[in-house]
Amino acid sequence: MFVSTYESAIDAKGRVSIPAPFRAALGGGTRIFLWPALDGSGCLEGGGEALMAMYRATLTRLAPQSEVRKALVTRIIAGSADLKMDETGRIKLPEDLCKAADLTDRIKFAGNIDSFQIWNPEKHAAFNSAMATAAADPETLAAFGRAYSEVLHQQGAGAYPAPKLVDGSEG
Amino acid sequence: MFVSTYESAIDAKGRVSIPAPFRAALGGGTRIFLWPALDGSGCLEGGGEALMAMYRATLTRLAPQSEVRKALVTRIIAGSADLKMDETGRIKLPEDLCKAADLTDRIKFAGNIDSFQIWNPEKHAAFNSAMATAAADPETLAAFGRAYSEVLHQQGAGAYPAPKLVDGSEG
DNA sequence: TCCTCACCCATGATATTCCAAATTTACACA
DNA sequence: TGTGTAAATTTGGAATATCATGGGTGAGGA
Repeated sequence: MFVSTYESAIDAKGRVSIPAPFRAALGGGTRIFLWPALDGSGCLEGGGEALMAMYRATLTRLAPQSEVRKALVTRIIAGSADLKMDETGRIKLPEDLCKAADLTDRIKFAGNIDSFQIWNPEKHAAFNSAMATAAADPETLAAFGRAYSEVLHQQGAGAYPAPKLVDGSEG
Repeated sequence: MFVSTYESAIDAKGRVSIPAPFRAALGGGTRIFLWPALDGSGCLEGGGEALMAMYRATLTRLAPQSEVRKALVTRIIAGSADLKMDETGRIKLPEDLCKAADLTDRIKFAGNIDSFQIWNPEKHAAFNSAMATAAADPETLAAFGRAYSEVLHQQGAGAYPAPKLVDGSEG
């Protein structure tokens, strides 16, 4: 799982070190896919072979020749760069993707569960504070609470040990 | 899998280099099939022997003499060029296909999972931005999210390890 | 005879690999 | 808690390999 946020620098050759924890999340694979985020947020999204295998399975499930599938295949499959890390864990960011996400010298890697994002630091800061506001919204918190309860319920009653309401011993 | 997009030039002899990653996706085969895309989008569609084998199996499943089968066989089987790469990974694009897809000097190879597309660069840019708009539509993103969840679910509960929120043994 | 095609080699540009230094982080010990 | 040592990671740069592309040659067909 891709967790946390890291900053990294683009060198003169356009190379970037993938943060070590993200390399671990890639499970030892050296192939990395990168594409502009679908929602137009201005960042890049990326992942390894496992993610792309999931996306392939997802896309081939959609009706062939449907507009939805064509759009997604074009953006995710045709629109992604197929990169390979070197032994020191670096990739070369393609020019067009740098331009698309406004990446110049420093970038932010942000974990996104199964994938990660690459941000221009200023854009990331703006995005971050917008998300902080959104997350504090009671509606958002309530939605999270409902989903969490569903997962708990789905996992069965054993997820939490039965509380001992009166218990003499504490240790 | 055919991923990403590459640009290539048609030389004076009508030859085109297949991008190296696509050659890898062809699995070492040197035979390439090309035909005008069925959906009338104006590009060519292509693949190797593996794809054609799949198409053969698919087409022979359809009822013989059915209009559907005749139409598809005519377009995909009869309508495709059967080309062979040279040792440097080039093919010669047939004149009629070039005319059909409006290919002149430069072309775009776009990955399409099991097949690839060949585009006139300007047409590709137009198609691409149309698809970007379509993909950013919340409806499309939602459809993708649903399909992704289904794939996750289909892979069983093991796709994510069940979290043990409270666990007696700790170390 | 001319043209096309398949096959060959050459070359510049690009990407990849390799090596090494600098920096950071982790760990052990005082 | 602070410090020294070791390991890992991030950088920078050079050597090497790969790739896209251009052109040449001869066989075979029109």
